[in-house]
Amino acid sequence: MTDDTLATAAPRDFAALRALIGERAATLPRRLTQVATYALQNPDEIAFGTAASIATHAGVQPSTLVRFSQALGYQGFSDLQDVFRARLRDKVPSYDERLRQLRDHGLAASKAGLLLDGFAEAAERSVADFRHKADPAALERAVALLAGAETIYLVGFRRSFPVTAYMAYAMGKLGIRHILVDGIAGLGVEQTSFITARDAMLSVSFTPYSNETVSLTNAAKARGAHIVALTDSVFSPIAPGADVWLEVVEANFEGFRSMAATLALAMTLTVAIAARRSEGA
Amino acid sequence: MTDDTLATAAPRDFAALRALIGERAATLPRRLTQVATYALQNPDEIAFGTAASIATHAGVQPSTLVRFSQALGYQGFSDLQDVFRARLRDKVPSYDERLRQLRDHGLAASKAGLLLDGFAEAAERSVADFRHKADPAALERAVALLAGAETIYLVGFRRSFPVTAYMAYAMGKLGIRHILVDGIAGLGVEQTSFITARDAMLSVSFTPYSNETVSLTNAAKARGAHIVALTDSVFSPIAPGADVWLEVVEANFEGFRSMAATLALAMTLTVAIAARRSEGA
DNA sequence: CTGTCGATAGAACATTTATTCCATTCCAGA
DNA sequence: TCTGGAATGGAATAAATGTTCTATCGACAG
Repeated sequence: MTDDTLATAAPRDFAALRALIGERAATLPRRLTQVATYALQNPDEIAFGTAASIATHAGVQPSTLVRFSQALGYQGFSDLQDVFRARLRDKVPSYDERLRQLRDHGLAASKAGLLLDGFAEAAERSVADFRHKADPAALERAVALLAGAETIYLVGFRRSFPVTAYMAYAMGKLGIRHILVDGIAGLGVEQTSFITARDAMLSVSFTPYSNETVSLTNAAKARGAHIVALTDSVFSPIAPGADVWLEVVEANFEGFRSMAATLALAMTLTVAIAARRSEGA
Repeated sequence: MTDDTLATAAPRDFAALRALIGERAATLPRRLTQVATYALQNPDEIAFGTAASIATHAGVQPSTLVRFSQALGYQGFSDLQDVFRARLRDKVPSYDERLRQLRDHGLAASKAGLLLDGFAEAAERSVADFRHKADPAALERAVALLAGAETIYLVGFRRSFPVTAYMAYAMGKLGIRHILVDGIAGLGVEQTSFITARDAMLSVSFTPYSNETVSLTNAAKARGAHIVALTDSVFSPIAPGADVWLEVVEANFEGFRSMAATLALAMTLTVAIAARRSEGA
């Protein structure tokens, strides 16, 4: 309370830290200014390096880094480093962290608003990440394969069902023949039993992988149908057997994964199939 | 030279490592498979954590991490960790650099890539907009109302069905009593016929508003149930009669509206209801 | 010129770290 | 059921890390 450095809470997010360094840099001692400059110019080095290695590169002593961190209100160098690391993480700050951050800044906000903010951020990150991690070649192959199918079987249960449900709706509007395998009344097997080699199946599955999706996919493959898998890791049981597999990794907030990237991909596939077919015709 | 693990040079880039883990995972011992799965699902943890902390989270011994690394041809855990870190170094969070990387990756080269880019941008815009325009007070009221309900009826057809389907899934996991009105076999009316004044209905509807949603909502209101409407404009026929109504305007691309913001809101509502109920208990 | 106070360097320290090693467990094949 | 070899858990270890402490340096006022 009586100490300036303690009264000013150290920022926990990178943007605020950068602003703080910027405004304090001028008033800091020589060596600390040197550290400040280096930190802003090589944030990755701060995130990954050790105090010793960073000190060497910045031309100062390790102890200077500690003093720099403390001058900004952090407990030590490691504490400051956490902020630089958080910047590179996929992880969306948890509800608790947001709450704490809000208290520090003295902003009053509703609890639901905090949750919304978290989910919104998870969605934005998911989409942004997917945007440049996506493999255009695989996407193109998936579209070609599905566009060539007579009937497209859409399979996805639990968390994945909204995705296939949406595609079924959109395909209906676009005149793409499809069957939404909804497993209603336990009839998943019956719904797919007439699939042929001229058809294709789009299987959507994320951890924990639903057994039913796996078995339906394998059965379809055994009947000669082509398989496009939409999943979240190489370990997905539907990935290895698929003709094409597309990876989507969603960010999560409070343990709930976003669906934004998956749905953007679903829309892309659907519209791309329609576009390709109309070209051919 | 004579040793298999040494003959196979360990990959130095993340993509190759991921592929290697994927193909080797099946033949690896149990604990090593466990590490493999964890590593691919939590790459950030591997990048930043210490052997001890990662081991704890993955449920194995630190030594297992070293063994895992060596099994893949690395010298030790630190060696493997470098690859995970390199992945984050390449990743650029700044928006300008993201934009540049997009061009470099040539995602826009393929047709499907072009579509994906459009849908991704629509999703990002929707979420960002909604984040700023959302009304926390209305959100809070909606949560209070739904949390107080005995059973929550989820109504949404056509484009809105994926939203209610997702909420039904999430509510199931969170132990929130609900009924997903799916209108299957035309039984929408029957599904909602037992709704009482102690229950609430969440109606999701966007232009063009489905008649069925409107009539089900009105019927529920007539029976004394509380209504929360999730819709896209004041002109929505379900908005005026609702106790609370939440507005979500999605951006669209090629005439297809994003669902990212709506889903983020759906997740928020669901989790907020669960949170509020656990507080009360 | 001198005394004072903050800044700095660098050594010393206590942790924490990744790794190694060995005893135990598990499992397949005889 | 027994046996051999791999897989595993967990303690031991040596290296490294971040932090603290103290002597020294440098600037500046008196």
